[in-house]
Amino acid sequence: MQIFNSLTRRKEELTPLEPGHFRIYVCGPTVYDLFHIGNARPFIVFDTLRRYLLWLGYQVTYVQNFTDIDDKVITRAQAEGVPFAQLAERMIGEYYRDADGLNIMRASLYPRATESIDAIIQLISRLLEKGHAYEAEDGLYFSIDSFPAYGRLSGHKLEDLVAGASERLGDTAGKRNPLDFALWKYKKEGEPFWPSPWGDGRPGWHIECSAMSLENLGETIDIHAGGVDLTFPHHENEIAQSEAATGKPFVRYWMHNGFVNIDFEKMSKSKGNFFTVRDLAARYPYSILRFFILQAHYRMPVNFSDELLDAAVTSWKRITSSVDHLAFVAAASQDQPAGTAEENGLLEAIAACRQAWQKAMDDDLNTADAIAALFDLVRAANTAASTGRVSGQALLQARDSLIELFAVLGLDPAASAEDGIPEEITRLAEERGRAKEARDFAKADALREEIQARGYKIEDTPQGFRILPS
RNA sequence: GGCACCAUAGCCAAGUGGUAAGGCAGAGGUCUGCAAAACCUCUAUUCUCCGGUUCAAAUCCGGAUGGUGCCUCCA
Repeated sequence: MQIFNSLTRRKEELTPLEPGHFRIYVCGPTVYDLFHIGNARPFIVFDTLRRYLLWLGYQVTYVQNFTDIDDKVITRAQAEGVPFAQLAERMIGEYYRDADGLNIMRASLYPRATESIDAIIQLISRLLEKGHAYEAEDGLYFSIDSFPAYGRLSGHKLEDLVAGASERLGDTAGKRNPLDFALWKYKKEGEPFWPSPWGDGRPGWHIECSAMSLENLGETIDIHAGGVDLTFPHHENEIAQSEAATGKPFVRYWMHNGFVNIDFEKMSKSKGNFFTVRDLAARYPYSILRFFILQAHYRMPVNFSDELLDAAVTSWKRITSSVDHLAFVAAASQDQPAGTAEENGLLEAIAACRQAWQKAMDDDLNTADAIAALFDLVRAANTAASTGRVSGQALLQARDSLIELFAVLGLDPAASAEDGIPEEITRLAEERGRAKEARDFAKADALREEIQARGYKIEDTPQGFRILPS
């Protein structure tokens, strides 16, 4: 499988350091609020990567942190008048609710910053010993001048960054370089703090992720992923801290997803142009949100609007109704002979789909192309089903492939299967069927309307009528 | 100002050297008592523009234009 590595800006063959086992770290949410669809993109995309690697037969250790102590958490907790830990705990619960809805697999481990203080302190100590960190007025800082490779990931030249930073930030008391970033912030009045060898305080944002990755996955991991906006400074800083401390490569493949835009502008909390997944889920099924995200390649920016989501609904329905219909026709086609030309055509289409699907997934997780391959199979299967010359077994084979391959994308096209049709509706439908047999179309249509009024619809097929939720 | 990324049909979106996938929307047709669903056909001689390389360019190179992002918390 090829993956675009942000570090080298090239597609590279993806191989694990330890044969058969990938170690992945994904930057998780800062738990001060519900997450929005833009935040959801990396969760969905890298969950899909994980599912694909599992499907390929790899073992995957997948770590996603919760940043549960941070300026935003503190500010929000103060505004709500609750302890920060209480807010964080609540938001972690809310995270799980939406993430589960989006069918994002639970991580192998969810380390929290506040539970990783020891590891953070140890890491800072190592940096101090090696001369990469120093004390300033308000805390401990990382000295970027002590790490010559600084800027490599983001492609920034140090002097450009420094020039920009000096203008904006001016000189911070005791900082050696305006770009030096905080490792440990000394406590301020009214803020939570933890004891450390250097005084009470709390960790900086960047050191958290380094410490949690090193502690839980080891000094060199395979994949570290997140949104493109984390490239600088967050990931750049993580590399500097981690590699300065260990002397080893921190991450082998860096992956960054593109933004979700509104009117071609980045969706973000600070711009206020965001939709939380929670709000969207009230209007669209979670599966539609996931399907929508996966219809675009993960590195491309994607625009977001109700119109596009509506189109995704229609699009997805084409898949689910096909999967649904195939089961129905297959049940009615048990005694069809196998080996017809139509059947062989379908079997070939299944093989072609699986091949095209995997080729797309192998090419830097091209889910858009992978979905296109699945649509091709939908058409072939629908056509095959309508000929009446294909065995139920072959139809189910097509259906199983659709279900299997969509499952790797975290989607279940069989989820909307017809179950729980009320007896009353079935009775009405049967009555309509008899009226239709008797060519009493007025009565048949009246009954169909009544069924529709109750939220179901009737489809007549060569194999008989079907009742579906409308 | 510095550094990146993007530009493909009415809309969304794949495609990185061999003659434009897929979805939505639209038109016509088949099937149906009528519907619905499904299927078939049609809908970009062309990929923002201008040069260049090549037998061959949406794809590579140079330039222009437009848009976005990062450089400050941000997925």
